[in-house]
Amino acid sequence: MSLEKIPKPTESELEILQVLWQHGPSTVRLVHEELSKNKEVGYTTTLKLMQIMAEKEMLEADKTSRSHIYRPLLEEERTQRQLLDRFLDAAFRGSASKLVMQALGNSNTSKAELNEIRNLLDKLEGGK
Amino acid sequence: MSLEKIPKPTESELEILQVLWQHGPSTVRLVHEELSKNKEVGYTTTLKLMQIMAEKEMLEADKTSRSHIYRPLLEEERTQRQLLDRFLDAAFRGSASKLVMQALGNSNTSKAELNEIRNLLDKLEGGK
DNA sequence: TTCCTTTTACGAAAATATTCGTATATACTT
DNA sequence: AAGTATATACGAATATTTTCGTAAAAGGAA
Repeated sequence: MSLEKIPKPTESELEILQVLWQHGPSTVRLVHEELSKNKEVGYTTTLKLMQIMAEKEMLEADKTSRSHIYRPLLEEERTQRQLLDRFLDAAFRGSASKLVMQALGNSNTSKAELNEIRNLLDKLEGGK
Repeated sequence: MSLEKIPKPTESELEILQVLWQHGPSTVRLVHEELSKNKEVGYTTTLKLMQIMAEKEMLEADKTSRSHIYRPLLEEERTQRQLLDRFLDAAFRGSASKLVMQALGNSNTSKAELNEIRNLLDKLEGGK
């Protein structure tokens, strides 16, 4: 059984992780500019958040150059799975099918994606 | 376009909503006992939370008898959909298919449920 | 009635999360 | 070098969420 603590990024922290997952290791400046596309936020606010995340060991800073470069220490898929597990319990009382139905019903999922999902269904049912 | 504000229940508030959705209109006592199955919490804490939720118009209290009876003013499915939309953006950058794949991959979904999902897929692809 | 239990009312402490001002350091430009 | 721009460090204010102590009210039991 795993002894490591499961990290629980806050909403703001998750926004930062998303930028880093999408762009790879980045400066505060870049992260801040990405966040600014979606909302008003001060530069030092972003900086502070990222420093806190580094303390919590969600990020690691490379301080060799003046502009520190941060990279995520949490893996995207693993973290998403953990968040999903919690969300599933909290919002859908654990019913994955209800969640899936809602997710598919409400979003514009492409034909290719729908096929991917169908393949997964085949695999799941086949492997019984 | 809708002018009503989209309510954002906190984690604790959502726990209470789940009890009420599952059990129907209930006293603080009942809600508190349900919550206590999962975690340590004081009775007045639950009471206070429910009173706050009533102020926010997430719940309504029937005060005719001494033990007030609270009922949810938020609909379960509607609320779940709103939470899901937010979660999808925050955790999966909007990719419904990634979320669905994770959800199906990790949970024990029954054959019946898988079939339900497959039917939905058929409908979605058919209706193009 | 008196005592005991349960409930709500109220206020505020405690914990957590978010924001940013100010100071200082570092590098670049002229 | 002097001036300007950009970076980090630090501390603290603000906002939000969660928690619960204490008191008063209501009801039931003896």
